[in-house]
Amino acid sequence: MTTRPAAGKGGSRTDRPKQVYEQLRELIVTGRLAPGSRLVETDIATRFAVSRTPVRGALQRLQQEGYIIDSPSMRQSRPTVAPLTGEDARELFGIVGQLEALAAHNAAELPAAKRQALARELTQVNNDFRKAAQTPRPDHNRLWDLDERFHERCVAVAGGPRLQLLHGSVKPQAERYERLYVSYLAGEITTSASEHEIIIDAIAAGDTHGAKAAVEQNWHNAAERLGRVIEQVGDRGRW
Amino acid sequence: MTTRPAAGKGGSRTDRPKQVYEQLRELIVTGRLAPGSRLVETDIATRFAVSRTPVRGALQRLQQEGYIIDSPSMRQSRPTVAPLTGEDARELFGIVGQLEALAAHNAAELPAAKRQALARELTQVNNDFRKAAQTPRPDHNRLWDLDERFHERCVAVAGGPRLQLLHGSVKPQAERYERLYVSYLAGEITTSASEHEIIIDAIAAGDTHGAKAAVEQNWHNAAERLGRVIEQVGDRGRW
DNA sequence: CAGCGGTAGTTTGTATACAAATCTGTATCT
DNA sequence: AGATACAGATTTGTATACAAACTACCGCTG
Repeated sequence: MTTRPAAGKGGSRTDRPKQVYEQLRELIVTGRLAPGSRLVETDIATRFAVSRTPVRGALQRLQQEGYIIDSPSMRQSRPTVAPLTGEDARELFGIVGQLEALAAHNAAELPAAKRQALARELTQVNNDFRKAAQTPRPDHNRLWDLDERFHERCVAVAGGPRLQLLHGSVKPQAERYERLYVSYLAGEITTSASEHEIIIDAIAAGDTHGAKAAVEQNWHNAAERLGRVIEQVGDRGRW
Repeated sequence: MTTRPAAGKGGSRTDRPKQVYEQLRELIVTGRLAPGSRLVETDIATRFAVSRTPVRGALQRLQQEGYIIDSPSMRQSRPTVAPLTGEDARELFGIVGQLEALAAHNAAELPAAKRQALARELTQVNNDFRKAAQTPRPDHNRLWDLDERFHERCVAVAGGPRLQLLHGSVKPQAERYERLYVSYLAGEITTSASEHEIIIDAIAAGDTHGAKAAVEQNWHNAAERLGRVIEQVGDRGRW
């Protein structure tokens, strides 16, 4: 059969590789596809009711973005879900920090009107963030979502096409670790919120170097806190 | 025919997508595939004597890395070679600068013995660089190669797997612009060499912040110089 | 019982056939 | 003459068939 198998609902007919990619990424990020798992093209193709061709595209993208790695085999690639380690977390957070620091730098260079608008927007998100953290039993998904939005706004407003593309590729990988972060470090969320305020002030004041440094510091601190937790809990998928 | 068409020489049988990728990238970087050109899967497949399958993999990678972009069409992707613009150059150099700055920061954190070894290595490369620049008619390829090696060493020594992967993806794109740089700005090469020395000294001294700042400055200056040249010469592939 | 070779099964790599979508050029109608 | 609709050609998206390579298991031999 060469007809479209997954044409059940409306939007299904376009960008099937993208859909497969997004669903697989979701499975990996949420941990339902455990670190170390093998990914077999035919299995995935069957599971999503498509052929191997779009699956191959999705896997290639996931691999290039670092979600899956090649298990050591002679020539053929044997893709497996990448492990979670403290060291990797520190490195990844450092990279994301550098990229977002560049965005913050640019944000502080914007004309004053736009800067102020961005600052107001960020303040509101951050206030919600702080409030959500102080409720008795915080909703982890909501916390993650608010933190995500805070960081994403700077890049969206002040980043060029390349920075947005790259950030869009790298940042989601941090989500695997950030989910641990909000779970185990709920108590330190208010620290993050305070660091965010420093960033906002620097952007509002047009202090490019201050904004850049504050973002770097924010990610550096997060990496340290998270690295310690992961090494306590033990790496996942490392054997 | 389902036999291997390109099995002429020894290493040809593995990683055909990689070979196609590398050859196409070479064509783009050297400008023999002009910005704005359309890339047609079947043409490329014929030209390299492979089927569309490995070609598709290569194109997907090139697209994700930013060498080719989708021309605005409704659903189907119409890949074209990405244009060269001054704005893009500035953004790209800023990103590469951030990544290499992170590597330099880490390099300055290394144990003293390794730091010194790296510094010595860099000094030698940089001296060759300076010397090559001062000859009456400098060899552009050699200049580019030496500059490349200087920057690459830091990342190789002090970067983790992720940073190396990302740098390996992003850096080669700058080559399209760097080739313009050494062509039009041969006179300012000695400035670059001096900036390199500042970086080396900071790494040797273990000055993490100094090393980071020096690398950022080096790329920022290069971006400015190059941006001006490109805007003089005119963007390529923008219409 | 340990080591070794071979064979069957699994999985990826490649090629190709077919379908859907877009683009181009022409002919016709107003 | 200009605009539009239709037909053919191009080109990408998808599915599938086949071949090579790696894995694992089993029986054999020393």
